[in-house]
Amino acid sequence: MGERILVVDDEPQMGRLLKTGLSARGYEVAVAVDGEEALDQAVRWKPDVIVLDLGLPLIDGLEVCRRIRGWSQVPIIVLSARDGEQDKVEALDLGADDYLIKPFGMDELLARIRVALRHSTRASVTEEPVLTFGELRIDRPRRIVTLKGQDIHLTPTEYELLRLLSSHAGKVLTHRTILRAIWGTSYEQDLPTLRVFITQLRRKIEPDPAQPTFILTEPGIGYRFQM
Amino acid sequence: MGERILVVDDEPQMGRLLKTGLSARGYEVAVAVDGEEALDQAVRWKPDVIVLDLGLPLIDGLEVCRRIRGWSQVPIIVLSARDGEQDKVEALDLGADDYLIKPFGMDELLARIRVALRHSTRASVTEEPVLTFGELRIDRPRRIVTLKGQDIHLTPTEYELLRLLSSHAGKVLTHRTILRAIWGTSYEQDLPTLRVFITQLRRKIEPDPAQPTFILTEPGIGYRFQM
DNA sequence: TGTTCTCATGAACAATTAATGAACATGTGC
DNA sequence: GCACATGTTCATTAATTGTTCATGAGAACA
Repeated sequence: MGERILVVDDEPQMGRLLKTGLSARGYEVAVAVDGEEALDQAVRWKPDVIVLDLGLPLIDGLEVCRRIRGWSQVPIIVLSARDGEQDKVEALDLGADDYLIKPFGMDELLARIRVALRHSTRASVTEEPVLTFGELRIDRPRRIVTLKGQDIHLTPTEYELLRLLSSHAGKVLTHRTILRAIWGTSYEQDLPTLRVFITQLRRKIEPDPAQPTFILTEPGIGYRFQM
Repeated sequence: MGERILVVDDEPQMGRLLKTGLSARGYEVAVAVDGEEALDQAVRWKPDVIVLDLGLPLIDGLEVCRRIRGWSQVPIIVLSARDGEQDKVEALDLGADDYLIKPFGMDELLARIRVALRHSTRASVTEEPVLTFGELRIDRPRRIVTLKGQDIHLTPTEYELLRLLSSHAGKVLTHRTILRAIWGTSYEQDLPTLRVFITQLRRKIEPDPAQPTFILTEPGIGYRFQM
């Protein structure tokens, strides 16, 4: 089935022209003639691309762009008669993905629509690097650690320490390496501090802190995170 | 620190110009003068965006574009002196993400680079237009917030802040991320301002602002909207 | 042009949270 | 049992965060 394209233009002639041209290429096309209708259609019809003329009555085209960006990442291709550099910069920074100056060629618009569609299919494949060790989950993009599904609150230092150890799971990290990585070179002798934080971390993430299963001690050397 | 931009241009003058302009904005810039070098740098240096001039010796610019697309999705912005529609269509269909005609304005190029970077860092956002969290309702297309059915008046900044946090519900957003998203890069150090707005928002949407249930503090990191 | 209003900003201070360092406890190998 | 390394607890200090309020910029209005 063809992808959905919402055309927003107040001039009926232009709307018809675009609708015809795009439909002929197999896209499903809807036309909105003002900002209110555009927002409404964007919510209800969920287009895959929006082609937005800036010269709108009622709500300004840029405002439409900003509002849609408040809740949706749908690609927006702006059409405008104004070719000033600042106009382009403003629209692009407000969330538009592309800016075409009228008059434009239909083939170019079609090519730019293909680029936009290519982007959205790509984005949906995004995966997140979440580390899982049994019941322990370290969601680095969200900076959230859970144990058995329960959120665990870690202080910044505790989190950094866990992140360092878990991202080198299986390897022994020496005291010195850890101290330098987290507190900097000037602290690299401060073993007592490291011990305090290891204790606190274990208390928070180990089922039985006295019998650690995640953070293992390598006597005389450092610590190792169990894979 | 700054994102990496690979500039591919055989004219030394143009290369220098771009390097200067982009470096001034805080980007890390490398320049390649032919196709071979461009491919090499793309593999080894892993740039975040490639700015590619089409008029290259040895390997044609379009060929560089095609080859990079064989293994990478890095955004490619093409620069060209040719403004024929078919030239644009060809480049865009070969994998280019944007096409600028020389001469172009530096501000426009910078804006289009920001668009490209936005695409690659695009975080997953709830695409549900209206968000509901218990008694709290956030109608993003209409920009209306209600608590227990009652309209809540939010200033523009307060609304943007609430929208940003709630659109990433469950995820921790760092102070820096929030400040950049709402006030722009130049404010990214201005924590006091952010605190004031967090306080005001809590006063308006939290049943008990001293015991927040929606906007949670992640000390040392940022804030998180409770899912 | 002045008046009123809203909102953003920055300073001052209070409240909260985290880091630090010392003291003491535990365990392990000899 | 004796060193030595490691673990734990806790009070103190430092840093971060929350709150209030005065100021001033800018918009809306007559």
